Amino acid sequence: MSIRSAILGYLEWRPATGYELKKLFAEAAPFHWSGNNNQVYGALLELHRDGAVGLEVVPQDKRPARKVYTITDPGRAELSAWLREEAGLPEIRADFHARLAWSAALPPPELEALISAYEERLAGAALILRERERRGGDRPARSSRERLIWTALAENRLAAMEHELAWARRLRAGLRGL
Amino acid sequence: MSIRSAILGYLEWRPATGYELKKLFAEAAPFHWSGNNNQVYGALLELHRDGAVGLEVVPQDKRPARKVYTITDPGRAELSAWLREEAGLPEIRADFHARLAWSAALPPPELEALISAYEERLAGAALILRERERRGGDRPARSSRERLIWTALAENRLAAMEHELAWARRLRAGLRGL
DNA sequence: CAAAGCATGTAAGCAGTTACATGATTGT
DNA sequence: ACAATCATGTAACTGCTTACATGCTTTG
Repeated sequence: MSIRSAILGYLEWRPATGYELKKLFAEAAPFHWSGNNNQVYGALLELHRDGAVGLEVVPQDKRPARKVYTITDPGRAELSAWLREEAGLPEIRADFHARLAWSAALPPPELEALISAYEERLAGAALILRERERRGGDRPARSSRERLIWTALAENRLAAMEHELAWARRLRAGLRGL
Repeated sequence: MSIRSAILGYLEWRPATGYELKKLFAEAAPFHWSGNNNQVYGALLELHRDGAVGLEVVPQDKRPARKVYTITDPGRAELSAWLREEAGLPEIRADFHARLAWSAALPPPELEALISAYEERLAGAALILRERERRGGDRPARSSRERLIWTALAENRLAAMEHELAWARRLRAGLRGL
């Protein structure tokens, strides 16, 4: 579970509950995880069992108690080791590409419509990202380096989408030109 | 199993054995699957059970018999439905980004070294892709449309890598400039 | 003589997803 | 009145991965 390490990173920034973590993973630029409950709550249990995080239970009335997790020294050591791991190449899973590969036999107008629809979804997603970025959001900024990194990560994601969009448009134009 | 549909796409191009399919998935641009045995052979069994592919066993001496799979009409129908499915957005899983997000506290030279190493791996992978593309390889080209699509897909993958590389370089320069 | 390629398959497991389950509070 | 937010968790499942198992042939 590699979300495990990312959780440690967050907790090194500040203590948090499972709920907060899952929002981070679902929303923040650099994380590809959906932030589903099973993974986050499961990983926290495991981290706690392993002594990588501490736990304070804060009772609330009319709501489940908040379980606030904090990183421990062993947790920091694990995080530090993870940060230095060799980086793998980015993996891009674009279902649409797999489909395109076998789509040449579709009627031309239909293929064009499929690509157009893809462009629209990309444009929509880019808009949402840009808006989210504009509003800033709650992200770590403990130093100018950290600010720079998070800004770069957000830009990266947006640029990737825009490149994909431009590519799809060129492809559609190219197909029409045949 | 969505590799299932991609297999149908290949078989609609030409009959093939599991071994050939697994090579395609491991090597060809538009497919993100590793082409591991379990998935390919498993999917073929399933497709055969479902009547989406036919099977001809060609005995060989001194080697296991080749099991040559062919697409059937129900298989073609399934493929056609898949091609028209709504395209999801590309998912990018870049472990390195997740690590970067929490790396601001690393000693600057170490962070720089990590980014450099990432750049080198990207450059290496791009070189391999470019070389593979130059040599052409065995890909479908039943029409100018199909040729165009496969070329575009290969370009897309290469461009994505080069954008990532350029981004990493800019980031490293930016960090140094602080 | 070793490595890569051809050719099939199985076993075990990890990571991640959606959906289920509960229930009060706040905002539209 | 309905949806979203806060807050915990569980169940069932899919997709994908590495490693194991076998064994001959071709290439370097």
